[in-house]
Amino acid sequence: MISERQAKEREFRKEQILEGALTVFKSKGVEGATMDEIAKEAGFGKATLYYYFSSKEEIFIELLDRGWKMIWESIEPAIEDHGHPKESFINALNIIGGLVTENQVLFEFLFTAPQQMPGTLLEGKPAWKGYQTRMYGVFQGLLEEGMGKGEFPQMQSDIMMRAIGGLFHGLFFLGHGKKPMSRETMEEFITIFIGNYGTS
Amino acid sequence: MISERQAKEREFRKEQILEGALTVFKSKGVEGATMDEIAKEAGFGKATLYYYFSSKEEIFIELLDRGWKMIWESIEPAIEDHGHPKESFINALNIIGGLVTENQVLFEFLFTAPQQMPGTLLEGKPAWKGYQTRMYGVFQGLLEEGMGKGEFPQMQSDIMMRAIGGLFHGLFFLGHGKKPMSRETMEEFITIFIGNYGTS
DNA sequence: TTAATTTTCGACCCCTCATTCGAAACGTAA
DNA sequence: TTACGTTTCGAATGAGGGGTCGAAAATTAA
Repeated sequence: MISERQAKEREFRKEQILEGALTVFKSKGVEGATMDEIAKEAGFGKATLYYYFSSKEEIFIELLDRGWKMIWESIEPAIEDHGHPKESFINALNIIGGLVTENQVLFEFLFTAPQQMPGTLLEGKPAWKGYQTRMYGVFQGLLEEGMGKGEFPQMQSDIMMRAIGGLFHGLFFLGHGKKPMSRETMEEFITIFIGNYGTS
Repeated sequence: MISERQAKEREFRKEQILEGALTVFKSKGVEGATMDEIAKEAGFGKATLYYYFSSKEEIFIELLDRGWKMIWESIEPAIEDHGHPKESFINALNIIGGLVTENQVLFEFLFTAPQQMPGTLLEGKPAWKGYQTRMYGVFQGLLEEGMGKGEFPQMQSDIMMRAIGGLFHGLFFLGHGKKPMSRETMEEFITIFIGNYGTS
């Protein structure tokens, strides 16, 4: 029988471990991170990690699952269709920008780790992939809808997506990230780039 | 004594190996790539790789060195100071875009592999790092010079660099890269983004 | 053809991990 | 205090993979 409190403590310890893993992943890379190091960083013995997670891979996956779920749940309310796709689009970007600013390390991990991982990890169509797909779908939808209304420049929406995705990534993650990107600055850039279609 | 022809064959074999390594790096990631697999891909026995390279790391480094050297030598002639920084800037980007289009896999490796690598590999200040630094320096210089002349929007040049770097990266490497980016399209994007300062 | 040089590679060494085991420590409820 | 579930971890296991060795195969030189 597991009491309410016990369950919470368990959850808390899992978070400790995930946090430690993130730290080590960042400094040593996902492959380079060892369970020993993650354990030390989290303040547990190595074997204990296996009491909470079944494998190193599961830790990795869970980090992504929780992160992408957070992203999705944060933007979902902002993308209700109220007929102003450009506004929704920028709102959503702002929300993500806010999250990123609050937790650079986690989000850099969320946005870049998937690439480096061998295809093996995509076997079971993990939950995070679903959120990611949904998110990109929404953005592309808003883009297309907005183009239809003349709120965005007319171009292939997928190319536009790549451009905006890259721009966003560049602003937040390139360079040494000394200066965190402010919401204002980001908005300025996106606006410059998207232009003032349908607004001015 | 090594004859001229022998030297060329040796060089050719080194290239075969580097090519194989690149292929495996792409599909399995740098850490995930095994020497056995690289050897098989290149058509040699594993031990033979060690006849041409002293370690897996050396293969990695040499791939970067050669690649960045190529990039640098390609853009160098285009950035002679002839007083039109914006033009030089776009020319250089176009040149790199051309290279990337011709060899997606190699350039994606050149632009992304360095991040994933543990800091250990940066010990001896490898040659490629020098080229990379020089390149970014030139771009930032052109940007600053161009801002001085009002050819670019006025902003902190390092942030602008991040934005343009990200944009470039997004256009060429994000998504499934089904459709290669045409020079025209890239130029269009950069122009949209940079605006028509000083040109119109 | 024979000797010297250059290439090639199978088999082996060895060390670094991920993962497992079994036993201890802790908590809790009676 | 005892019994039972939960949590912890040191030590052992085993596989994988980077790197080495020594001998054979090619190639070149004489």
